[in-house]
Amino acid sequence: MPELPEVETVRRGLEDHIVGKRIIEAKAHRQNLRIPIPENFAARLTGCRFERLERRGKYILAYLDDSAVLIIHLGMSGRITLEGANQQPNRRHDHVVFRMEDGTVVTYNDPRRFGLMTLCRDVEVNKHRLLASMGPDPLGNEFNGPYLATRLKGKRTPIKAALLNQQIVAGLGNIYVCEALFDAGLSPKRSSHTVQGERAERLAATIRQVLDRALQAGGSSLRDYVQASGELGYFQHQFSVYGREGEPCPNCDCEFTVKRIVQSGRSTFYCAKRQR
DNA sequence: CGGCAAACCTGCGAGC
DNA sequence: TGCTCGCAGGTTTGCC
Repeated sequence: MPELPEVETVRRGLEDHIVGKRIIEAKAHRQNLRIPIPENFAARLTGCRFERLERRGKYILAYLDDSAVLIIHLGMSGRITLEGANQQPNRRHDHVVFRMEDGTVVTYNDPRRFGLMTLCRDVEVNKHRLLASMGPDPLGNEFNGPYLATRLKGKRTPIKAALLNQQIVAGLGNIYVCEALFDAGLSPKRSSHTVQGERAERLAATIRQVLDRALQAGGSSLRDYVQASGELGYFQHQFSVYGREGEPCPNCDCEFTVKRIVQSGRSTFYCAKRQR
């Protein structure tokens, strides 16, 4: 799925096409996503106008004009596309469809169903169980070297796992953690508590930088991800290590190649020479 | 609490 | 061609 750059790209694409518009028909073809779609979901949404779209970590929050918020997560394989977009041929996994007053059709498709859509009152968004304990956004002001150092202090878990923890920083996933650790020259196996001071400063700055670059490229398109418009992101061409097992390290002019290891069940790609 | 494996679910590519 | 296996961008749960 979509990590922060992909989710933000989708958010922006949707924003341009649905904010200020009313849903004239909502359909939920399936109830069992990661969490069940609420009772009367379609009825509650029909007639609502989208006021604004925000993002928290990997969640999209769509504020409606009846004081409700539509909370969306794309899981691993979720997409939201607009009618006319270059859609996947398989409509089998179109779980939720909105028809807007101007004819725009918004489709949520998710083969693996690790994603979700749910509703909550706008005044309760910050207390919602999915969002309450989320850490700061890596692109916001709260996230910086001192913050990161504080959160990593005393932690024995590998730095890779800490950065995947959405309670520490919200929005990173497997790809961008691998890329950021490469750029920062830090081993994914390094114990979190050793990332302090200048190292934490450098890592925070590097995370921000890699996400900014990915955002500029419209995110990364591997198997599933497309922008709302159906266009592909192209940051995948700029990966230094992710998915590049066995290839030469782009920064070591020696025989070192990118290694793949498994950490807590997930692939980690890194260069053992550059990253210490 | 910390750390890890497994579970959730479907699709796709590699290898036989 | 067709089967099986492994792997996939996330998150939660349950076990030691």
